[in-house]
Amino acid sequence: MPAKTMDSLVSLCKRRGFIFQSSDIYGGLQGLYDYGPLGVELKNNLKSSWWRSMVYERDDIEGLDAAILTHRYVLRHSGHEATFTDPMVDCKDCKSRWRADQLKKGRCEKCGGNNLTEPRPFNLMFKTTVGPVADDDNFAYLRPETAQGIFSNFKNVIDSTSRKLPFGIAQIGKAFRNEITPRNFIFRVREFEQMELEYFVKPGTDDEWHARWVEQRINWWKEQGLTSDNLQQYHQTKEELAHYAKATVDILYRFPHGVEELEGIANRTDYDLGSHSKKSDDLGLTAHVEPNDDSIVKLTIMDFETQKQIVPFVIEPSAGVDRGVLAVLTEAYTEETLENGTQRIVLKLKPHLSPIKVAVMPLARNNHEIVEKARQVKSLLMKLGVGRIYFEDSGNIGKAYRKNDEVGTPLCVTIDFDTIGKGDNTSLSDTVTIRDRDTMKQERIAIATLSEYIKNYFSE
RNA sequence: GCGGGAAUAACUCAGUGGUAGAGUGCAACCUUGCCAAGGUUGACGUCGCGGGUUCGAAUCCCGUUUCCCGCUCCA
Repeated sequence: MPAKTMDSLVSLCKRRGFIFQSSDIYGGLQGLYDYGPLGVELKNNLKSSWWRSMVYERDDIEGLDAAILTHRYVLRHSGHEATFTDPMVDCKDCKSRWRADQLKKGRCEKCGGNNLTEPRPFNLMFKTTVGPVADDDNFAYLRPETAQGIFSNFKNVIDSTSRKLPFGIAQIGKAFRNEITPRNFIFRVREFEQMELEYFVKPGTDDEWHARWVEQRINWWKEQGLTSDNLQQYHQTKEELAHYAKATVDILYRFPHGVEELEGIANRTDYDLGSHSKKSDDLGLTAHVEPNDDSIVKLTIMDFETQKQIVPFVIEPSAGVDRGVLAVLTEAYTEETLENGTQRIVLKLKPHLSPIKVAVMPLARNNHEIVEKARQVKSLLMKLGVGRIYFEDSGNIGKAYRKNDEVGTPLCVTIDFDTIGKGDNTSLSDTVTIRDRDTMKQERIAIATLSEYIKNYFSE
């Protein structure tokens, strides 16, 4: 049972150190959030799971990390300078604001009046000054999507890796959009992170690859713990398509605030590489692109069957990292009533996503021998490299379990009197209990086999 | 940006003009102790911020910031 309300998630995230309002001590800054000690672990885990599935577990994809600050020509020829500037008009009568292109007959949709201001551009791209002097000419944009860094490096990557079609370039990084209305916690924000793949294919095979990537991406989200009940596919209509796309399938998730987009998989055709190429008239493009007198290269690749340079089509699975974190948290958040009537909150995260992998806790924290043994076990597990191992000696054992349930720690290892040979059963010396987060069941195993147990558990 | 609601301790909230509260959490210690256990002690708030009214403002008024809900958007 996923989280019912956004408030319960926001509260947990703040309380346990996942996510904070940015610039909090000065009243906050709209649409910006910071990831705390546990949030950064969760987010990193999600990103590395994506990177592993894209770059490490395939033979046809290379990685990239391009700069955030972007030459204005890149975003001019990508079409963003034109399309990311929505003309807005204000109604002077009822003080509502509208997109100029969406108003019918030049009248206010709300009050019907025609006392409107002139359309004014509202730029969704952030600009900043490059170099010491600020004037109208020496600015750069903060990229509104990571994709353009891939297109502008297309030639560099094929020249340095000798790639042939089909192949992809994967990138994870920050992007910035000056959203009119940031809303719904980390769902729509002004600074966000994307995980984007640009997969280059031969024209004519694009529809097939598009369908294949939709399926693969849905499967990946399921591996992150999202259930099919909460996932949906949506095929965008012609009117909804972005300026670069021939077809787009959205993967939607049932967030606490509603069913909304988690990832978009677009067929961008030969639009982007064509747009960034000089003399694009010669390239036989299917997409309509504007002439480009600024670019110094043709972004083409050799087709060895025909021995011709061609512009490949691009399939783009583009996922929001922050939205992914929100979806995973929503799915994992569970409130349970236990047999004894008490309640607990459990984050049923997949183990590979959990911020803390194992909590090691002394049963009695005022017993030096037990505490010392627990520290040794903690050091032992730390060396496995499975992630964060937490030494948990706050409060009593019940509280420690509940606290770790709430942050999604899959395993708790407890050192007790039997471990140090001072319990009722001396044959249990050098054994510990391992407690499972979801079932709360415990198992007693020897410290000698503990490393192997933990390693196997997290390698699944 | 518009309309509606909200902001008090880390969290959830009470307090409607007269000396800032509760529960939970947190910290220290005790308890032969395994699922928010019991006990003792302790820390934490110029009541989002800035003005105004008043003898006196968490409380009333104005402005502002942020969050939530609708319009809008799309990673």
